[in-house]
Amino acid sequence: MYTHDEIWGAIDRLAKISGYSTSGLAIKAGLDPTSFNKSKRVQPNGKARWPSMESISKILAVTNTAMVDFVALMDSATDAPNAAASIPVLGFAQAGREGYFGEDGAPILEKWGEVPLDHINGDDYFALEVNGESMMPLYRDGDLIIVAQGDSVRKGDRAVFKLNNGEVMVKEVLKKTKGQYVLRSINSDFADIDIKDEDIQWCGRVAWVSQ
DNA sequence: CGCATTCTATGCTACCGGCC
DNA sequence: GGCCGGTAGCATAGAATGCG
Repeated sequence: MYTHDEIWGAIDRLAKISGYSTSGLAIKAGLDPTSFNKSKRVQPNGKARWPSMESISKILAVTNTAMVDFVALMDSATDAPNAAASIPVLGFAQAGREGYFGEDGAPILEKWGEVPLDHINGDDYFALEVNGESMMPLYRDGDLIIVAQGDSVRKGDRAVFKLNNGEVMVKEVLKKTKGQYVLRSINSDFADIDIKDEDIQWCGRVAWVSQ
């Protein structure tokens, strides 16, 4: 048996991986844009509210998703979240001052701040390994690019785009207009390009890079 | 910066199906 | 047939975001 949270979580995930907001997916499916609002997932008395099979059927149809895949999305929602994690962080200006490194040059981590990593979980993020020199000088062969799948990609972001023709690319978003992206190539040997939303299978913001 | 668009939240009504 | 419990839809407002 699936729980209320798993069902709604699967709807959220389906919207994300399809490139829609939850309200956008509802509109696309011909439903009211508020149908999947969080405020409509519980009744005023606090009791859980469930989506109808008809609504689910419509969003599956509009996203060309099989029921078995929707069930898989419910399963992924049940995964235990990764343990919270963080790493020490220090500003460049502070790094030049005394007190943040010991006599042996090793960092005194208890004086450093922390940057949380617990927002990076396996459900929404995945890593791609760079192959070849096509993304030099920014990304080198062997670097890992962590992609925030479903995050809104905005002007100035570096993002991964997978096109309907199967091509996968990492670009910097120069401009985003309705229905189209203007992308700058990281490697100057490659020209900037324009791509239309309809040509994009999915895209995700580059959240982290291991170098 | 101002305007337009999109998204989200809230409260209400309409409609449907089950039960008595 | 009337009541009750449930989801969907409508109207409205505010926040967030994009664009010229």
